[in-house]
Amino acid sequence: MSAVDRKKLEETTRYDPSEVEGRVFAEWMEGGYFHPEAEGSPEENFSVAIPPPNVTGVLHMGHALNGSMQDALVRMNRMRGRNTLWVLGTDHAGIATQSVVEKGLRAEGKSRQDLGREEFVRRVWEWKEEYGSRIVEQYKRLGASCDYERERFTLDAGYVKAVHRVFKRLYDKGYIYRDLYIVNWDPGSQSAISDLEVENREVEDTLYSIDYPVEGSDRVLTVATVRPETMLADTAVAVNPGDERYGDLVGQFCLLPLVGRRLPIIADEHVDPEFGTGALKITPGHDPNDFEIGRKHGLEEIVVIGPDGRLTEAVGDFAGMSAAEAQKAVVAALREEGRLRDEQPYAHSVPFSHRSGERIEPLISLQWFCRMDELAKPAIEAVERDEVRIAPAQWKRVYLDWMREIRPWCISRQLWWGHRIPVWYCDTCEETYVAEQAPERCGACGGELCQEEDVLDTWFSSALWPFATLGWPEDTPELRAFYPTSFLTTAREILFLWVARMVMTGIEFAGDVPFRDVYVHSVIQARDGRRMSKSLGTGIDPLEEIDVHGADALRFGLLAMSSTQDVRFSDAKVEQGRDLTNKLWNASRLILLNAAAVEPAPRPLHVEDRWILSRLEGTIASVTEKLETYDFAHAVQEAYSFFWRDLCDWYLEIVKPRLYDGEAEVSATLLWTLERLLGLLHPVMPFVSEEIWSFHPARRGHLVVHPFPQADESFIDHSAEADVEGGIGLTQRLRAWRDLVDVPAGSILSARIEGVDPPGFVGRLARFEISSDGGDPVASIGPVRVLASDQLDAEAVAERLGKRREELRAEVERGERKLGNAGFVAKAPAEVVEEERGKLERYRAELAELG
RNA sequence: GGGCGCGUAGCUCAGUGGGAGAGCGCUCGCUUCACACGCGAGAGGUCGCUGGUUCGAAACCAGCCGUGCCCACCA
Repeated sequence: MSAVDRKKLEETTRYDPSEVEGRVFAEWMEGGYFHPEAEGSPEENFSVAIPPPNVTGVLHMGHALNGSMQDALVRMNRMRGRNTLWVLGTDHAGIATQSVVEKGLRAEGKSRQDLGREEFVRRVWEWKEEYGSRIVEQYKRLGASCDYERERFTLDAGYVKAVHRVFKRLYDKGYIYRDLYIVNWDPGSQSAISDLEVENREVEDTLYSIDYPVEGSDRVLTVATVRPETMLADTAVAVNPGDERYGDLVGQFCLLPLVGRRLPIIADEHVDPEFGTGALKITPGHDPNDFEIGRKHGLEEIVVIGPDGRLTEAVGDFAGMSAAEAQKAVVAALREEGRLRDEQPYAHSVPFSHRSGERIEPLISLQWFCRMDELAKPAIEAVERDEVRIAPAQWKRVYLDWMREIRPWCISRQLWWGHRIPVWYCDTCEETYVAEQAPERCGACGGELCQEEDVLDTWFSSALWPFATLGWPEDTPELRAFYPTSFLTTAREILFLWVARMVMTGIEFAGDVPFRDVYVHSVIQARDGRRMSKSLGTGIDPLEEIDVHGADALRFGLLAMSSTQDVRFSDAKVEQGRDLTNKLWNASRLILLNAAAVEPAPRPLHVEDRWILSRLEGTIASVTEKLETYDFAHAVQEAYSFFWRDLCDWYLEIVKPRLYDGEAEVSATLLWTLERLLGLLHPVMPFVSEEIWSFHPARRGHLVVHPFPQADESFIDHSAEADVEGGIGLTQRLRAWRDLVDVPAGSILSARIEGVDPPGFVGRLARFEISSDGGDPVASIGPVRVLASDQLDAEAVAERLGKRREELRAEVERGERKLGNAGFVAKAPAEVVEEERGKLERYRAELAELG
């Protein structure tokens, strides 16, 4: 070790991540370790496509958790020598990005319409160039070992090509079509959105009952609605076909109040006779159910609410009002006409836009759709046959249930930012062109062509992520080397939105599933159990955690928190990680500063050496297995406990005298153990492990590409483990005894051993001078006979002895009761009964010894 | 309405058939030459409730209570 390094180690008694992390990351980047050549086959390589964060995004706790998991597995596989690629990139995020830029424009007093489409899109690109790499930089802070040289964007040139190819092929197959259909209209973003972008919220509304007079009779049909303003677009009233109250009315007509339109009275199974009066007003233009019923019965589709959420010219007096204003006006008018029979408070769930938060306005409009049933079939089979494995297991069923019920996907959005749909219409004739490249002129009439105004749903392009990022549709070396990717970790909220669609497009276009394994991780909630969200102000900023405690601490904490069930964010776990980095640093200082100049090697001289080597290999095997099965929480807990308890609390304390003596064997063993431990921890705590490694005498290159330790079972030594664990247990009993009889902490007591010799460290660690002196012992703890001394208070010792007797009597009684149970002895497994007998014997022996 | 979870120490969570665990917090004692982000020793739990299965249940089954999430077109 250089003098400079030694000085640094000697002086730095506290690990400071802020001093280390930036420097170490720069070394990794400089080494090019994250940038693999496109060689080898997907089977032998290891690759992961990051769930692309929104280009407008800032790193949140979900990214941090997901990133920590992916990086752990990516780093482990890279260390194993596999050609490893972690693809990084961002999503253009249509609505989110457009909104950000529009907000900026509004501050200048402008709208996107003022700029025009071309200029507006140019402005968004400008914004992207300036701010779009923010989240990428934040992934670096986390330590994510992505290939930053292959960064992709869902709107970059190659990606556009992939999107156009997919659109064209789906269109040619007849899956993509244009239709006048009822959609979820989001007045906030002024666009249609898909079913998956709608969230239902519980809302307090008023349920109005309105009388519709039956034509040519004095009967009325009373219908109930929470949206009276939509009555203006009613085109029928429906009753259940089995409803005897109305059987005679089916085929007759009602008169729509306020408007006077004749509404056919129809029969439809959908109507629940139990609800209200059993009569349902039908508004195909503004209600998805009514729309279906309307199409079934060939009803007229009237639209009275426009895309701006205001009543249209079609409704005279109410035109121009917002839906809410129209509701008041319609109710007032109905009341005046005496048609309003009842109003009741009514709680029900109502669709809201997940994007803008505004209440969805269902309305009929001309949109592009994609039929999903044919695409879903192979994607269902792939999961059924475990060609894509979904874990934990319950999500497999959730995926399959949803896929089997899949409905057409509305893929067009009335936005400017996104993949503009590659469809051209002829100005002069009726011709429509779908193409990957813009056609020059109309082939039929030679007329000018204009492109479809709408853009594609952002998820349409995200669905191609695993192969489009590797260069598809070109046959690239990257695609050949890294597709399919190895696994995907994701939050369950995008299982349908993203994961399922990637499986479908992967099979259809890239000829194979996009990944072999999907791990659905838990959600980290806010400290109070609410959702972490920006709007609620409940978010916890991972970057702040990194600033304060370091990236390793956050990574450790998040992995330790993670679980199959949702958990609350735990500051304590991050602090535990922080303490761990510091402890690692200090234990390493102890080892490195005192090591004799030797090569790391297992050189067991004593039972404790065999014990620590056995524990080390056992830990490596177990932690590795847990990482491979996505059991991150137990993996990190186990590594933690091996290091803290076994290595620091016991082994280092046991061997300190040998280490200070300059014993070569113990130095070799410690350097060996440290090397393997750093390798094991590196996937979870890359910075601190790399930094410590830089001081290790065996270092030849960076830890990031150092071989990952592979468990060597030949070191497993059950007898050494049993002996040392026995010694540890005895040491703890002796210490506890000392504490209970109130001897000063630093004092050395005298004792002699009777019976089986415990491991040699017991006396020193428990502060007992072991001799062969005779004399009457004042107390017996296992084989240790404590000898009388001035420092011992006879009364306290006697009291302690009495307590121990009580404990033992209770134990003996418990054992006797259990073994006296004929059923237990007869039916329990033999080894369980044997164990019980052994324990009872030991307790009886100790009790007899105490008298 | 359907589906999936969860209820274990003061807090956050492990534990899925053989004597209740971790981290934090708390109490007591330690300026022990790696670390006070430390060391040693403790206290603290009718494992939501009721019934059942079993020699044995925190764990398996049923019901109930509480709580969270996802899906769903009852106005």
